[in-house]
Amino acid sequence: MSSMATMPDETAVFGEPKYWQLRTSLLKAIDEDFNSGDILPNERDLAARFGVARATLRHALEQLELEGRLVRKRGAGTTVAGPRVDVSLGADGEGWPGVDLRDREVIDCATVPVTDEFADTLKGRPSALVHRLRRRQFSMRQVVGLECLYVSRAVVPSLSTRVPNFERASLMLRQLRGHRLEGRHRAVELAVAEAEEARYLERPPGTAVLVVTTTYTALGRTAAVTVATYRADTCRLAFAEAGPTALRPAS
Amino acid sequence: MSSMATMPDETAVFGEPKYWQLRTSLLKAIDEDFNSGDILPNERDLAARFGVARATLRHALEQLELEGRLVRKRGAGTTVAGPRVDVSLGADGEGWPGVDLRDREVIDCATVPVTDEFADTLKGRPSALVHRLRRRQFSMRQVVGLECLYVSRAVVPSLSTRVPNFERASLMLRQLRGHRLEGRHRAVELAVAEAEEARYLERPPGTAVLVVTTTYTALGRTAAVTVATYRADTCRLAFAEAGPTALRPAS
DNA sequence: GAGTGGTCTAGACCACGAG
DNA sequence: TCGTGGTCTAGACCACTCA
Repeated sequence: MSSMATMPDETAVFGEPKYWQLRTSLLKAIDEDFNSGDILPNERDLAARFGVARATLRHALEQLELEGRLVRKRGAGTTVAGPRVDVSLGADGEGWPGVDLRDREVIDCATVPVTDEFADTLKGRPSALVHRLRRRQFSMRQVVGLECLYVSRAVVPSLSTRVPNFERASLMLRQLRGHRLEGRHRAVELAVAEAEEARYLERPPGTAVLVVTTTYTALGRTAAVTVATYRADTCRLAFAEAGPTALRPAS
Repeated sequence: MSSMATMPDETAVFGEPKYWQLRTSLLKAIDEDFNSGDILPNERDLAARFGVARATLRHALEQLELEGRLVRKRGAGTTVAGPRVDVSLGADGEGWPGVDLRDREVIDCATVPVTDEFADTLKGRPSALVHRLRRRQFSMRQVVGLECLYVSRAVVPSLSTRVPNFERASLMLRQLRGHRLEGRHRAVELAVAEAEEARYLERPPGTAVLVVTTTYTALGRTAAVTVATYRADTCRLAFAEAGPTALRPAS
């Protein structure tokens, strides 16, 4: 738990930057001498031990944090991260979203003006209204993602008001499921969390996140869009695919 | 193209770090005053213009590069990135990989010892052999990803030798397609490119990449695994899903 | 060779968490 | 209150690209 080599690693490649060699050394140490949850020595000590400036050591730590191997907390310390959490996508009824309410916490559910980015896909004019349901997603009692579902008023005309958020959300989802789903499209890309998003994910702004954008087609139009944001350092997105019958046999 | 605000942004939130406010200012400038391919002023000028140390400015630029909004090249300069490239996954025959040979360049195809990470999934003992096909993937004449396909010898006993790489690969894929595909599983996660990987992607080590791991089941066992690595800054992974008939209608 | 981004240093101060 | 990681500075030198 505490050895942590200090001498220049024999695997060190000259010509590679110091912070990268350092990352390699640390990675090896993490794998061999540490377990999930173990606390690393503080940055000043580590830097001294490796004979580099603190900034250089930090550069190495930043890489390892991006890779999800370390968790750093201001005021607390740096710990070794556990294995990635599998987040299952596509298993929720193989269709409309939100059928599975386990591990999901409703943040709010309201009718709001469309944001520019969805004005086109939801075929709404700017200033048009859509329903928005925001939920936080958990896995193993840990926050892993933030899910934002936009629903066109063409498929769900109005929301019941005067009821709690959770109930309003349930009613909306029920109406959604009443329609026949005609198509679905998914895209995954990397982004960074802005301030508000970051707060919900309990991370600082600028944290790398995986954004899954799903568009749902019904009644011959784009009926709904969900934008789900997952912590890139702790999550693996698992796409449970259809069984054998849905797969085309060898042609 | 050249105005680029210098005064403290009125949207600046005190309490937010300088580099983050800077990122916001730069992002606004990129969106409003620049086009794809435009060259930004150099780092020293920019830092002076905003009245911050170069390191602080660089911190902001690093964020924007991670987001895929900027492209920085040593010795050359910093340019505004174009829109993300859509990489289509799941459209290749809805089954076995590599049916679509467009925009793919064979790097090599050989029988090699299994690496530890796949010894278990491919059910091979350490020191067992598997076939490995490595290909580079292009889109719009740009390198977007590196694809590594491992095939168990249980489904493809042996590779024809004494033929060029490309032909050997074709023959292997043909044999693969001869089997009935019984299942497929996909996972997406964030990683960073190591040295060799980075070279293939024409990026420096430490670059953020999206890794798509797909396992194929045939003959009641894991028959093949592909590990595809895509540049996280320039790619959006698009999952073309099955048409209406495969989607379960409203329950 | 001039100019660019990349690396590294040695310091300082700040914001937060835990005891 | 003290120790942690987070931010910021002002310099230096290096590696690369391009004219």
